[in-house]
Amino acid sequence: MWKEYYHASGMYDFDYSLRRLDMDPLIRTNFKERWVDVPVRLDDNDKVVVRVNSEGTTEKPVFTVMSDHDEDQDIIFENIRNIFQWDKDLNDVHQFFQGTELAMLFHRYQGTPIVRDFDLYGSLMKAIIHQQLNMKFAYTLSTRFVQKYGEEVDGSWFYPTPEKVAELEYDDLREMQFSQRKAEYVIDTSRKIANGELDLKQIAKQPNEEVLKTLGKVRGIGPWTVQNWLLFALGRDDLFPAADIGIQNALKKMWNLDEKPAKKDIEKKAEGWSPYRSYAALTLWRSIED
DNA sequence: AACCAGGGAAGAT
DNA sequence: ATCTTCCATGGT
Repeated sequence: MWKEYYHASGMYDFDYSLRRLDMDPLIRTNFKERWVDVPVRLDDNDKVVVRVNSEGTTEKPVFTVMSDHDEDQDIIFENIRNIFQWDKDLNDVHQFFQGTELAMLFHRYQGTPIVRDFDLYGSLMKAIIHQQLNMKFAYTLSTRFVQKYGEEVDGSWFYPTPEKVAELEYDDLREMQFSQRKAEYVIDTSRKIANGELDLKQIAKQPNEEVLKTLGKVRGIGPWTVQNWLLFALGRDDLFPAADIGIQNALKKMWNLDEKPAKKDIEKKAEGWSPYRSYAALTLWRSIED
């Protein structure tokens, strides 16, 4: 068992990230003791569960990372630091939005970090499964999917491998109330990843525009899904999912509109929030979460 | 019961 | 290229 500390240099709302992580029934959190268990898949395919804890929240919290997997401590810690983006200076982000029309929201919701999904492939599957569904049913589906085809280690769930999903039939997912389309999108995409036609690790090195092109060509993956993946799987700073219904509703509320704003107006406005559009999106989502 | 949900493909201009 | 319709399924 090892334990490593990390002192945040500025603000970081860990309690908020816990709440977000807790939305996913597959993720094990504890609010009283302020921790979350993170499933980490190592290169040798070892599956390790890492406990991430925080003392304090928002104002210079101190994080601890613990695991009883005694090898690979440095790799595991780097992984966790990357997932939680602890080295990102959120004070800079906060400063940037002062003087914009989001200043009030950024004041109310300080130190909102991007917390990356735990698995590149799982993140993509989750985005496809969640397309166009209300959150409750969306999580019902992704949870069924992982609990049937993934693997549980010490109470935490690992997404299945693309190789495993590639072997399924569409009817296997239809039984779990996937629509025919969704079953096709999930399995066909997994097959492309399993046979090497799509290399997510390679794609992860490309700039946003290129990722939009390469992933956007895949049937079942549109702009919303790629943007989601760029934001939540890769943790990129400057994505704004204008197609997202939550974003549209948040802007409708902020601007006191009767109808949801047009996508073009949204994109135009969001240009002014570059290079931190992802943080604008997160803070807007936060403004309609209760 | 009608409309919505943290979209996307296929068809029609 | 852009607009419209259909796809599916549960939630409110």
